[in-house]
Amino acid sequence: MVVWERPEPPERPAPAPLSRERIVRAAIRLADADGLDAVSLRKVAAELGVGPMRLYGYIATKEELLDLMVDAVHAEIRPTGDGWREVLRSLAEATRRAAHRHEWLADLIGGRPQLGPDSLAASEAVLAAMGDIDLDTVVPAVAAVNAYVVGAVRREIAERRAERASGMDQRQWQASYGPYLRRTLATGRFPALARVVHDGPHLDADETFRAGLDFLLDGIAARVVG
Amino acid sequence: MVVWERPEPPERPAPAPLSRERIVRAAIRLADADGLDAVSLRKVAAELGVGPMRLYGYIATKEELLDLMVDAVHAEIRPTGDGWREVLRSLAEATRRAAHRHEWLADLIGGRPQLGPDSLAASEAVLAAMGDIDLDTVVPAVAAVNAYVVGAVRREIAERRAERASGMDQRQWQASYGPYLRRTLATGRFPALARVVHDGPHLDADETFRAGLDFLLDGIAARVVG
DNA sequence: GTATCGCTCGATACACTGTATCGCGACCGA
DNA sequence: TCGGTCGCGATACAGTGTATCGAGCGATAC
Repeated sequence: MVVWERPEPPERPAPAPLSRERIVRAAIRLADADGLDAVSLRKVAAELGVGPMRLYGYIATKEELLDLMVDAVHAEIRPTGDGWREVLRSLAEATRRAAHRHEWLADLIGGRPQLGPDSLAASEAVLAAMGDIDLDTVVPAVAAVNAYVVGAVRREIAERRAERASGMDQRQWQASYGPYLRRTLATGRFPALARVVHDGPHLDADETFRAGLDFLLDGIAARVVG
Repeated sequence: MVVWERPEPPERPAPAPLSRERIVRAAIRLADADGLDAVSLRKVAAELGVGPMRLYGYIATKEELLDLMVDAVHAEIRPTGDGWREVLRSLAEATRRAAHRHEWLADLIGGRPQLGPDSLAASEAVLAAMGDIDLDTVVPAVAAVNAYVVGAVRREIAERRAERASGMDQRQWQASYGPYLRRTLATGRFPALARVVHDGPHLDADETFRAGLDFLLDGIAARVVG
């Protein structure tokens, strides 16, 4: 069969240039838009105009992709300010803001050791800015702030999602914790809880976060003095 | 065809009696043994000698099953002791112990609002034991302790898993993370971090948890007094 | 005593997941 | 120009959550 009647080989699209960075950015785009469940290797690959198996040249496992995503977000987290207290506070708030930009971060953060370069760089920046406080205080202080932030952010995002799902605005949600909770509290089985919901303070997310953070920083301050 | 040569109807096993509690216990058994990934509706159903779709009479969604699992564990979490400080400390440590018994809890805790009866009962017990401190302090204090515990427990379990992976498969650990960290710190790009790793305190998990918790409780104490 | 209704259960099906395998085509060194 | 190597992606597989639906039972109505 001569060339002219032989079909051309199937149009082979120039292989899209790929890199871990490109892959991670695509994954983050998907997660930002539709949540972590929307991140599948097939969808990430499709986003890049590429077959799914192609990704395995850059990552060994989907878990590794998630690690890379978390590390990439840590590039956005840098402490600012002078003095250990401002440094720790800015660390906490930068992390929280990152979780607001990338809600899926709440699902992953704290869930595995963070040893990527951007995470290490964030830790480095914090430690370097902590001044001359002795390490015996610095290490547990930074660890405690990080732990607090992880838990606070997870709860905040979880509540935000629940609110969004229920279609209630924040005040309704906080006032009643939903009709279910109202009915449950009305049973009288949880009197102390009912009193808190009824008479307690109605803090918004910012206030709650800062109140807890201030407790922690105050407690650290008591050890730092010297 | 007469009776004797007509086959009996197929042996129909008596349907296993089911309940949410039984389902949740089976799921927890699986998760305790093999981690959260081992909890699939098919496996839970098999554990109970039942078809997978049977479970949908008791739960609407797998997420609901996970919610039930978390709530069930909260039945093990009750504060003890006298005075707000002991109450909060025992709450934190009871939660941590629960996560030690059920490592998968670290994957779920804080990830969604906990409004089940056992979770509410735990909150009720805490609030009821907090004494006469004004609600403006109690509410953020309890919230802060819970946030800290969530983050601290997640990190601790994450580290424990990494350690165990290194213990069970030492070659893999030696081939990857250990030397990776050493090499990375040796680059000199993270001097403050390297100094901490080299000269810093080496706290074990108990000490780290308690150090952070003490910071937080100290900070709360400052507001409680006045 | 018999016909019928409704409901419960599980088999089947579907779309989708992460990943192993493998053959084809393109490039590179000789 | 050939042969080997290698990277790519099509295909495959086991497993997932869940929708659908038919069969069989028990209870109900005559």
